[in-house]
Amino acid sequence: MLLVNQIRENFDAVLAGLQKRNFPDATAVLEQVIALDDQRKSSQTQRDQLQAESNSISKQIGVLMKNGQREEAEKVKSRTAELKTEIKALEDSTTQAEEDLKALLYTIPNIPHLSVPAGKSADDNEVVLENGVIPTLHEDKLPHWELIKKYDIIDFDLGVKITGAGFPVYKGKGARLQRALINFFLDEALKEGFVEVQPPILVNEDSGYGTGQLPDKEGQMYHATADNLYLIPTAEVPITNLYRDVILSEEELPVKNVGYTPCFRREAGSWGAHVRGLNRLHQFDKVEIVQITHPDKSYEALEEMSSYVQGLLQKLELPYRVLRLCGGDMGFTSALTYDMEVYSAAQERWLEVSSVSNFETYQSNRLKLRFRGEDRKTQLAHSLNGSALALPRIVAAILENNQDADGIRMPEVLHSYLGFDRI
RNA sequence: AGAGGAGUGGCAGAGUGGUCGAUUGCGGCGGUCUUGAAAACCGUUGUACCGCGAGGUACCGGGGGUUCGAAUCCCUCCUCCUCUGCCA
Repeated sequence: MLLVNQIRENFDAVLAGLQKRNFPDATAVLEQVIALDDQRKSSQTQRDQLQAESNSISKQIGVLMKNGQREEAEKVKSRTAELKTEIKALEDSTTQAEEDLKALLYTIPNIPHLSVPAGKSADDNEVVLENGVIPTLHEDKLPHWELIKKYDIIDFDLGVKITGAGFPVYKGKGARLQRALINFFLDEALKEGFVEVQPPILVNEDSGYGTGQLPDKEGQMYHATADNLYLIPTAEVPITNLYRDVILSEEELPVKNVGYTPCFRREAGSWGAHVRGLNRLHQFDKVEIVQITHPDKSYEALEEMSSYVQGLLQKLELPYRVLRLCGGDMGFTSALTYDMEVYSAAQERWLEVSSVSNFETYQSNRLKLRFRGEDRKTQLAHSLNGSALALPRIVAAILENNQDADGIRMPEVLHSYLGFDRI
């Protein structure tokens, strides 16, 4: 969430940022934040004063009791009753103001970076670059949902039987392709200096709030109600939360982690014509990279992560483009997001396979993720993450783009991981 | 899952109702000494909120309660350890 001081000190800039996101009633909301914060401060200050008085009376009583002056002590005591009720009332209003403030801040998205283009929807995203050659396929080209049947490598009907729609079963070379991609992605990240972690894939409520999935995206996560745990929609949640309530030393920055996890998304209401096959699933595999950096270095890190992901796509020989998301299409918690899309040559459309974002202090403020600077003072770190990469659409593009009359060619880099070179 | 025990500052470990944000040791930082280092000695060393500042307030696993006053007593939840049971 945003910092109140950030809003106070840069009111106009924050306002402009929210407007770029088409955030409604921005002025009124920001003014209310300040009003609630003022309210919080004033009732807390009053409370603290009364508490100080009460504390000093208690000390007096302590001294009197020690000296055996019981009657004196009783006299002093009589003053405390009203203090007590006043303190309680002020405490309640402080808590109330705090909660209201927090609830309101949770509804305010991050402020976009200056380079983020204005815009309302995906149509307004800026294409930063395109790379690679879009293959020309033969007449009988098939979309991946046909190819997987033809070669019997992914079975949606079996998934329906044992779980439901959107939970495919990978079989034979299909399963091995999954495993190869995961290993390839992890190994590449290790070479890049990322430290591998294997986090839990169920997380508690605090973690959900920490990275911003809660409260605004509650419906997107599967919820194990008996234990009040959530199935992760992305490894970002457990990995970034590793650093919740942590004060790092400046030398530890940047923190670079990579993790493979399955991801679970309910995707309620989003099924339609464009989501056939592997395009959108309830369960999928993803390798995620996370960085925690010094505030001065986060945009450098973002560019580095963007080129790293592009490198993966180049190695997989996939044509791709990079988009700078516009204010209207960017995720709630992000300040700047690059989306990487690969071209799926049978569907003849671009598929998003990675999203690389800088959250600046938006997450670290919720997470209380700080570092100690040279002046020994703590300050919020910046957090970033990106998919490197999400598997299903990569698989879809590999299958479609490399098909020929006799089968499907596998990208060179995967051969040693796969143990075969064609499907 | 059942029985018992325990959760205190970076770590170790005191403190069982009163001036305790908390003895002490280790570690960290600064200094004296030294050609340099070690040792020794001296000092310093949590986080957050409010305040220009002086200073005030909160925090001893989380939450609630008793009391003028809680690290200390009570309730509850969580976590860890030991024993028993079950199990990949």
